[in-house]
Amino acid sequence: MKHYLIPPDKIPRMCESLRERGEFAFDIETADNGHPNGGLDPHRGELRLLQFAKTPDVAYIVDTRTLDRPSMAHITTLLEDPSVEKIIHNGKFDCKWAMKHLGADVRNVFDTFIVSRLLSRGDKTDRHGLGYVVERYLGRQVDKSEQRSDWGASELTEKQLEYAARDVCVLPDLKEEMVTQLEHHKLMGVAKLENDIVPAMAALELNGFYLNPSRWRQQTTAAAKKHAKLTNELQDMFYAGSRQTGLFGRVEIDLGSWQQVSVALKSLGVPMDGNSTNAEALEEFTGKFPVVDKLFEWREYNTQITRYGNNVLDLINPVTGRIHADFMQIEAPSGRMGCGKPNLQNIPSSDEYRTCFTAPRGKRLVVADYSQIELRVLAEYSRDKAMVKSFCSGADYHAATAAQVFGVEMDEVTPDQRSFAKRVNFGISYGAGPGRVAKLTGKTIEETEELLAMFFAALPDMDKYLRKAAWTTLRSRQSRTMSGRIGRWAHLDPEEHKHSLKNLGKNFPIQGTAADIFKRGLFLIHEALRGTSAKMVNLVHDEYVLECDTKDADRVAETVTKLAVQAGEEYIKLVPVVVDTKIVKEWSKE
DNA sequence: AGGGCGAGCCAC
DNA sequence: AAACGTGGCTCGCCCT
Repeated sequence: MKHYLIPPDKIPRMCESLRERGEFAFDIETADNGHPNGGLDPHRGELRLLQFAKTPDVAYIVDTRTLDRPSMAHITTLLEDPSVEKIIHNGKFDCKWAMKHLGADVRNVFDTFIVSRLLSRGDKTDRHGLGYVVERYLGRQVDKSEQRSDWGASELTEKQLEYAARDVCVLPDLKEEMVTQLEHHKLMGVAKLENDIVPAMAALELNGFYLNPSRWRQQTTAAAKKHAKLTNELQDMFYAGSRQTGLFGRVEIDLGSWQQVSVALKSLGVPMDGNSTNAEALEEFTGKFPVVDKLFEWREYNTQITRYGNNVLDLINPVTGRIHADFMQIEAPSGRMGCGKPNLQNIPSSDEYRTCFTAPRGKRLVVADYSQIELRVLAEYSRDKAMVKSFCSGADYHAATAAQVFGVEMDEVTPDQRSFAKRVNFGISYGAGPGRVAKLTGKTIEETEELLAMFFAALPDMDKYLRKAAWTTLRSRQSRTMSGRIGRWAHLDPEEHKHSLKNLGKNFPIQGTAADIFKRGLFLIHEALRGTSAKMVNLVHDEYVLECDTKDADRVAETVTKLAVQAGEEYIKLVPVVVDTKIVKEWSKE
């Protein structure tokens, strides 16, 4: 394998050559620029090397320190050219740096990291680092020892250049083998869906979400005060109730320890079944035992300060002043995304927290979310006439369902009937049974069984579809979404895990197809808004959050709504796809 | 000391 | 007998 360091005057020729086969492999090396972990943060680190490979035997290497403006523009144009495919391993990383340091919003990516996750079809034991993937698909070993070497050195060593070349040269072969396997498993369609959004995921992370730190701090301080007061009061209650007076004065229990809390509650006479102290187990004692009410209150504030306190503030990037969370494009086997550091997908929905995330001065947030997307997917799969009718009527779906179930007119539906329908509608695609629904609705099991029978009788095709989905998955231990994404549970014994498999069979296609739609929408939106003031700043399963100049907000909202609906309509034909969009200064639920 | 695990709880 | 799907984070507890 040869490698050439390309000087600026040879870059046009290099770019020309890289276009010849319609695809090339791309990789980068970064330096920390004197910041701890700066080599992972495009806002602080230095983009040092660009590596290109058209074939497995030759790598072109560009040292960005030698780049001038015209040669950089050549590379940017090439990276943005949709007619040339870039094979990258974990393209989210490279695209972020290309965007920040070269101004390139990369197009047409084949991401061997993402494709590896797809080919694993939900097997969480598979690892997807380049070394593992090359070993798994090509049976070759890769030496990663230079990965953490000093890429900020003024003179890079021959060893470093060789490493950089090897990393990029393995990718064309890897892609070829992966395409064979994608075709074999009929995963080419979903591979395109996923590869398309890699640059959008990069942009999302690079942009970050603005969090108002003083407002957040204020919120945390208020919670800490209440927490301290409640801690005292709770300790008093537990102490007063304990028979042991204690030779050494008051013995405090650790309120965060469920074992200790369990013992303490029992000593106060709370007739608990087992040792569980979770909300569900203690719910029946609220209003009867003041200590239980107090405990719930304490936990609320405890969660607020431990989970959402300073930990989130510590994650504000010192350069941008924003939160650049870590989004994982394929985290759940269903295709749903994951997010961490911090998890922007489970910020409490109450206004106290959400409204701390704001649009900076002169900007607005455009928040668009799919309405009832999973139920619409279920309607599409099942072709259930009653479901389709309810959705097509455009009326309140839960009320419309209740009307069908209870055989009354829409305006005769009681709040109780609507509430029951709503609970069942939410639980249905998860496979919730009578026991769970009874708990949710506060009715008896017998009553719930009767109502559920009415529910399924009113929606017979939905019932039929869910049963079929459950049984086929139990038999095959595999399921697909509409895009063709595969989930498989070969490790689950069908006898032992019968119930889980059946519920997975019901839920996987629904949750997964909703994720397919969401990802397709993300791609369309990213493409349509490239070069505008609009930037994606958060994604929460069925909600897009964008930030844009105030003057552009109306147009951005219109575009996002149109394209999100369009994405939904590529999959859902029988019922309308509805996206609710609002323009706000602060993030909020309503 | 640090890893693994489960409880508990936040989101959709 | 009953059985609610997908995640992440922080804590206490238990182990090595």
